[in-house]
Amino acid sequence: MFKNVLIAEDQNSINKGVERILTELNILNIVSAQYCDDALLKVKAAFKAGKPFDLLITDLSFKADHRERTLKSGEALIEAAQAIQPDLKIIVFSVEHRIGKIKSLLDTYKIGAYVEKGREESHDLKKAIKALLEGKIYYSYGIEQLLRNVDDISQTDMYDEILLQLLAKGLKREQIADYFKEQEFPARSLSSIEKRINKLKVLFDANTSEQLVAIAIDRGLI
Amino acid sequence: MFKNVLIAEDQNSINKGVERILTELNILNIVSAQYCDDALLKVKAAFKAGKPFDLLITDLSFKADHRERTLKSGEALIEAAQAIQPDLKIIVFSVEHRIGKIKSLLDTYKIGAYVEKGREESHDLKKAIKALLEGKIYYSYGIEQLLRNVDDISQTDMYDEILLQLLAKGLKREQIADYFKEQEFPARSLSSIEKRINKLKVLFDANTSEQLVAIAIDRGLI
DNA sequence: TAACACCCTGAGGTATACCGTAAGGTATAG
DNA sequence: CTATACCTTACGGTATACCTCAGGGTGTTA
Repeated sequence: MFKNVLIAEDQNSINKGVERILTELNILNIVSAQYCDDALLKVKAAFKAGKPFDLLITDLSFKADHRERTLKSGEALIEAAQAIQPDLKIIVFSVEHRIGKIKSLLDTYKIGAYVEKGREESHDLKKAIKALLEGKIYYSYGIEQLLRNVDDISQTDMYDEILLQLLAKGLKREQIADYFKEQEFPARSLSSIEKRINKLKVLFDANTSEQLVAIAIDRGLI
Repeated sequence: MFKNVLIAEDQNSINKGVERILTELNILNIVSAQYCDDALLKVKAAFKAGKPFDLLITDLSFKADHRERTLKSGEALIEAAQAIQPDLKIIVFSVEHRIGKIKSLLDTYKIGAYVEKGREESHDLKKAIKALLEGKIYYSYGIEQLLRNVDDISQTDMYDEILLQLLAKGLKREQIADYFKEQEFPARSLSSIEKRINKLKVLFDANTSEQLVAIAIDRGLI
């Protein structure tokens, strides 16, 4: 079992709840931090003292308050912590359900497990820890399925996804056409893009392109 | 001290965290529910059994999953619970920080305390419970201040909030103008609405209204 | 009261998005 | 090869969004 575990999570009661779960797994040394910066300091200190953490459980989003912050998100913390201690195992514990975000997170960093906050979280967290001990990677149910689909998405679905992303990023129709021309996409003309946006609006039952973007975000497509 | 307390909260670890806080206050009978419908059933049962709850601590948003739901939000639960047991004290415990939403919540229902989830939540929760025992109303720090200003805010910031919501709901500029005319808002003309959207685009550094909606969602303004 | 700043509004023009149509291109089946 | 279906693209028209300007109202200050 893991010996030294660090929890980075700004919400107090979640902190306590996770601590309790870890206690049930007979983990003895549990440390909590409410700020990313504090968490990083603790990683550093433990590493230098020769008693490094072997697991970091971290949220992704941390609220801003009066304190100055260097690290503002779980991603930043993960990056900084792995720079110090590359073998540190990491469980991301977040409400984030947008599969695109999760996918790029997993592609960018070496994440041991992704556990979605929700009704099954304590169950999931325990399963994640056990999987990690066996050298496996763990994803919450649902996430795993979504990730499997992300890989098969054909170019056509990718097209729509990118299109929606570019819309959400503030590109105008003509700029999107230019971008698609650079990338040598099929259907790169302004006319085709207009048609595609139109189809998406029908598909998602959106009246305006603003609503289309809102729906796409809501469904986790972006 | 309260004797029978019901916690309605879908997130497992928060549930456990809150339970621990209540235990520290020597509250003996603590019951948890992960679904609003379950919470309501428990309120009913306890009331009929002559051992009603004297405090309900509830979240506002509950995730959808495979289960059918009648009550889908904390608001719905509050309404249903107070219909059964009007004297039931209620603490709302939520991440909601949009002051407009909170204000309308407090205006609509008889809420004993509003505690915002965050770093200070366990401290706040304890203070809220003590205040309630003394017959006072409690709001988290920050919320209280915001509420004091809300009457000024409600006509300025609320305006932007609603504007963004209507955009995300797929209304066109002219339809938004019509809506504002019905509601007798200030700045209800098409021209004013265009100006306001423009200001928001500058403020949020958005190139298009699609991006504006995306940013607003991302920041939790909608 | 007069001067000023500020906000709301309407009018008119330009840019962009939206929509329909038709021409050409490619792949498939017969 | 031919016919057909489907996709891509260009073009032109309409609707909507975007922008600028100016008039008029209100409140503040001198």
